[in-house]
Amino acid sequence: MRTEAVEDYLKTIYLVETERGEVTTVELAARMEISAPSVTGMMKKLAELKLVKHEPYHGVVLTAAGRKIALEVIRHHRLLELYLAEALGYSWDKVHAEAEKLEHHISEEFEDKIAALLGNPVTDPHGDPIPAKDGTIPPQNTVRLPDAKDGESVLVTRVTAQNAEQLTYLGSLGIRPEVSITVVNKAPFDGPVHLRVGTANHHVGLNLARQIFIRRKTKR
Amino acid sequence: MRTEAVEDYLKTIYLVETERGEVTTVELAARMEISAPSVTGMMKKLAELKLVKHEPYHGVVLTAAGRKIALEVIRHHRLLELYLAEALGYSWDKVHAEAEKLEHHISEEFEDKIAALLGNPVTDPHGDPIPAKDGTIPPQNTVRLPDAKDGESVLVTRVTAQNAEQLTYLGSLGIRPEVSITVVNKAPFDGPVHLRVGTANHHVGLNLARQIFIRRKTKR
DNA sequence: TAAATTGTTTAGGTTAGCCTAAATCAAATT
DNA sequence: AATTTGATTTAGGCTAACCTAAACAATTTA
Repeated sequence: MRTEAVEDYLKTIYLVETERGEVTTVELAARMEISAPSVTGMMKKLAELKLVKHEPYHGVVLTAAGRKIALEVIRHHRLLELYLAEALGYSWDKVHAEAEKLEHHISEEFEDKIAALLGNPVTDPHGDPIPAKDGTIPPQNTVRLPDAKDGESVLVTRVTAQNAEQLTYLGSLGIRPEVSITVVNKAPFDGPVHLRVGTANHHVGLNLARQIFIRRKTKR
Repeated sequence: MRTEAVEDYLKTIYLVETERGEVTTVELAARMEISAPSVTGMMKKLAELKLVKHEPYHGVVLTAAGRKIALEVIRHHRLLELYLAEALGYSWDKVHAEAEKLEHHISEEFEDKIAALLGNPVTDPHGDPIPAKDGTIPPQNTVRLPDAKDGESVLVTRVTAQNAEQLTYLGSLGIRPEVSITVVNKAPFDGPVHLRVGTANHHVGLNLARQIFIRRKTKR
């Protein structure tokens, strides 16, 4: 049965799989704020439904069927985020929470209509890629801000900060996808990144800076 | 706890209360497609939550708290119906099903944003009144089509047909709120109503005609 | 390599919301 | 007034999704 809980598990498994490579019980439990035994229980259920392969004590892997559902849910989520921002004027720190609830309840017609209205977009307000209906995913940009060279001028492409407070903060600094910034330098010993946004100077801690993805400017 | 089931029961109780005056177990069971014993069980729960008064064997009545929740859900539902029609181009026979799912999951911010975008509307695509945030309801129009005089020209204000097929049919005849029609005559012995929409003539069965509400044209 | 630590699963329990079958109540009929 | 009928409730059960406490497995540390 494709319940809301099942969809949430599959979505999270997919995200952990692509971020971390392997999906453990505790990692799922931590992200979903559910006890580890509950996760084990659901893993058995998902395995019975042939949505994951579960090797007891050695994590879990999505099947093709499981990945398909995960991508559908993520597509819903990210389309909704963009729609809320574009059509209803939501700020980017509020779209996640609202999309999180709605993603399980919109019909395919709703999905298609907002996708068309948005011009079949490929990224959401955070720069996260929106899976296409056929399950393909737009090519990703994988350079993190701390990997830029000192003095380099770059384009922000994606901000993977999860919670609203971090997003509010970065937004207040003017840091969001499509914005140009200059990396002045990186302080040693895992120190903060000094960067310039327009004429303003900011010093961003390494943990936060790692969640900012950038593209090197093409020479002209 | 304000669960989805609780919201659905309160909404239905409110609708039955205003339509029928009294709310019985079987009526709720029939409308919600749930067994009568399940309804009894939920009535006890709602009574404990002080959302209804339950007189065993003699039906149920909403408390002020219960009515408040019911009106909030109905406001969500009808705002969503109008939003889907206006902003996303849904046809009026499809808005109900989609709104039925979403009504439980939108935030107050979402509600306020679509209400503002629609200009704080007072009726949905079927002409059903949208409760205001303070729980007040726009004045209702209570003249049913079969109550019009032969030869009278009237304005359709509301269509309370429930299912998509009936709405599709009426839509295909051009009968929907804001449309002018002329009642040619009513066949005797509970016969159909003969009416004219533009230049077209249609004969609508009494049951369906009773679900069409009209306003007499103001003289000029 | 034994012990300790960490991760995972098993065992047993709870709540919400549904079900069917059986019992009971209230109203209508004879 | 007794009986029948229909509405309602009680009794007992089920599933999904969670929980805590305890047992067990795997990995790390001494």
